[in-house]
Amino acid sequence: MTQVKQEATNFHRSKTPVETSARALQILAAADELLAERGPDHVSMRDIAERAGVNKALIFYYFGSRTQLFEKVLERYYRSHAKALTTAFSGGGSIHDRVRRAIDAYLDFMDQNHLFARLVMQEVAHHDDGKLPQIRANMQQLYELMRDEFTDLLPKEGPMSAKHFFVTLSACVINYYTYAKVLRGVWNADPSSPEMLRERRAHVQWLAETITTRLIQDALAHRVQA
Amino acid sequence: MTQVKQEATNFHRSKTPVETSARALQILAAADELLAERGPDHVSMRDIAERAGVNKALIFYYFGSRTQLFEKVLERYYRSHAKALTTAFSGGGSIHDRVRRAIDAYLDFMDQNHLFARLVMQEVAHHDDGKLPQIRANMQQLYELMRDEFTDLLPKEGPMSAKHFFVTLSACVINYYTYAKVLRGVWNADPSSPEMLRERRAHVQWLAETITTRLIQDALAHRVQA
DNA sequence: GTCTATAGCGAGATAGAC
DNA sequence: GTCTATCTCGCTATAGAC
Repeated sequence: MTQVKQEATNFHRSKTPVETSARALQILAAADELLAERGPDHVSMRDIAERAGVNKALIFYYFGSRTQLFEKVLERYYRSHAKALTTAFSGGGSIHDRVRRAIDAYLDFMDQNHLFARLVMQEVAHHDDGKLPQIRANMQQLYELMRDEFTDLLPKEGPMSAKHFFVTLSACVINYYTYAKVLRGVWNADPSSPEMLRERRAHVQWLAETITTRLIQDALAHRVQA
Repeated sequence: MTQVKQEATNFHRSKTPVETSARALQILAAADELLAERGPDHVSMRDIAERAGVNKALIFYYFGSRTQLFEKVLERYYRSHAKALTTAFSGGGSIHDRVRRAIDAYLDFMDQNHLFARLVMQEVAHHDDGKLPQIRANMQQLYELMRDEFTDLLPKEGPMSAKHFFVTLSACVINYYTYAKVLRGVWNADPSSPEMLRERRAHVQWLAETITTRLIQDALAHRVQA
């Protein structure tokens, strides 16, 4: 948005110490919390320093710049997100079982990382175009996992292709979390409460099962025709 | 059509002049474009002034502050959004017809207001808590429209309640547009192209029809049991 | 109504003592 | 490694000429 000074050379990278020092981790944790609470554009380095209980200058010492710090935070999330999902998608069983397991894992991850949904949404929503590759890589991986899961059930192109089911299902999962704060006032219930989270899970599972069933029916009907 | 409601009671001590001057409209248009392109936190008053071809100070003359200007822009969107949807939801026909019509209208609106999805997502994602009431009012209206549409088909509570279908369907519509820029690199197709937009529409309509059909089946089965 | 000029603040980032 | 002090910049907002 404003000053894009340094970073022309990777001069800083060599200077940056190991990111696993105690102080560096405090900073990361504070940045993590604040980013998720307020979004990248409403968090200053001063805020982070205060919450981490360290000096502002130390952030620059460890991470070089605001941008690089925020990238590190996202990176951590993306790594654990990817890990949670690859394990969920592995393993056999019927298509129903595999889908159910994958969705459970996706929802588990969201429940355990309440902040992730909003964080990613914010990134996607503004896409500085600088962060875009990182976001894209993460989404691509998830897309390919899902596509391969449904590979024998779906056409490669058209309205029934994996492309669309990917958007549809991920939207149903992620938007519940991003909308939560708004919905709290609209419904007469708290969307983040354990009961409502269970309810939402039941809904999404019902949806996935309904879709899968219908797809199987259609596939059979088509095979009979041919 | 765009008949402005008489601000009968100007008890708001707004020294702001009428917002319908030519210059004021130029400013609104520029703000609109830039907000959607970059998001509220990456747009300065200088940017807006330049694009509108007016002086920066004039913005403050007409709108008082940055915040108030941005509120005006959102307000316009919310009004036209609400209008588009209320007309779409009115009218009779079978449940299938009514749902199909509502979704078409929702997608039409998104196609004609490419920027809206990102704008709202950004607002939802950070929720300054100041803008929250405005966002909430808009969402509430849409929710109630959909709830009333399905009122005889859905239970009032639980995983099959209108609450969840509202999140599910609105997510499927809106997320396609918010994700578009990211997906452009993941797929081998442009999500914003007319062909892909048509494809997406077909997908969402298929989904809605599949859901509705299943709900009707379940309702019948339940009635038989009882 | 529309402009120029500028006040005043808070941000990211750096220098250098310890 | 960690701090204090400070520099520079862009931003919102206002004062005041025309």
